[in-house]
Amino acid sequence: MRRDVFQAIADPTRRAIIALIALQAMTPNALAEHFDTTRQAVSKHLRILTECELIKPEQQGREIYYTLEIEKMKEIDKWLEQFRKIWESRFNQLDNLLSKLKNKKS
Amino acid sequence: MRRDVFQAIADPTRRAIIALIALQAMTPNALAEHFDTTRQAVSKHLRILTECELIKPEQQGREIYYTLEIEKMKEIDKWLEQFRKIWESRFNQLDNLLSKLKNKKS
DNA sequence: TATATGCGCAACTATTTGGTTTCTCAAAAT
DNA sequence: ATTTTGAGAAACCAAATAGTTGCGCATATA
Repeated sequence: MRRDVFQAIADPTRRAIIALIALQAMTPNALAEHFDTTRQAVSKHLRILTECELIKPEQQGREIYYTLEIEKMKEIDKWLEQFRKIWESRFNQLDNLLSKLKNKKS
Repeated sequence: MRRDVFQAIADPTRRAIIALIALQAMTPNALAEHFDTTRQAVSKHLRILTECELIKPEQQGREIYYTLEIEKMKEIDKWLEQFRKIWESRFNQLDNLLSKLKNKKS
């Protein structure tokens, strides 16, 4: 069973869960209220997110609060790095072009 | 059929294809040589990537060169933005803490 | 003109996925 | 002590996915 960050964020519900938990730790029931599904479905998503260590369960009495492991999110950022280099260099090229046009005019 | 950028990058082969194409436009056959699958399998991935507009086909005789639509990659970056804010603020908190410790010493 | 090549498309298969329902267990509330 | 509540686990199902093989259609090459 593949289980990595990219696979985890592929599902829109899971992305929404991550966004909610980023603001504050939440229980499965509290999360489920935000979606049009059952708690069990949310629970399954939480299991997947936990397995790839994007979130962490914290037992508190009979409730379980899930918190975001923000460090793990950086893995996505790290992968994007190689492309960021490209779009930044393209921006610079455009920038250079604009300067040249400007110089021509003046 | 769900078809968005996040779903597209969920597959490791597709991520590899994107990385290869980012360096230079490539044909399906050229790409397939890099993987342990058939051209048809790669072709299917290319279709998915094309559908969500991450890549663009450019016919050249009987060959089709696929180029990366780098702009689309920014969508992922945009989504990460909300979390970047969080990890940057946490970094600042750590930064502040370190300054305080430093001040205490001196 | 005949053949080879590059490629997308369709049909089929096995596996994975997202969801549901049902069950059990432990912690709170009555 | 009994009932309610929060939550994970298991069994099941429909849909989606990743891959395969076989096909047809162009564009090159002989």
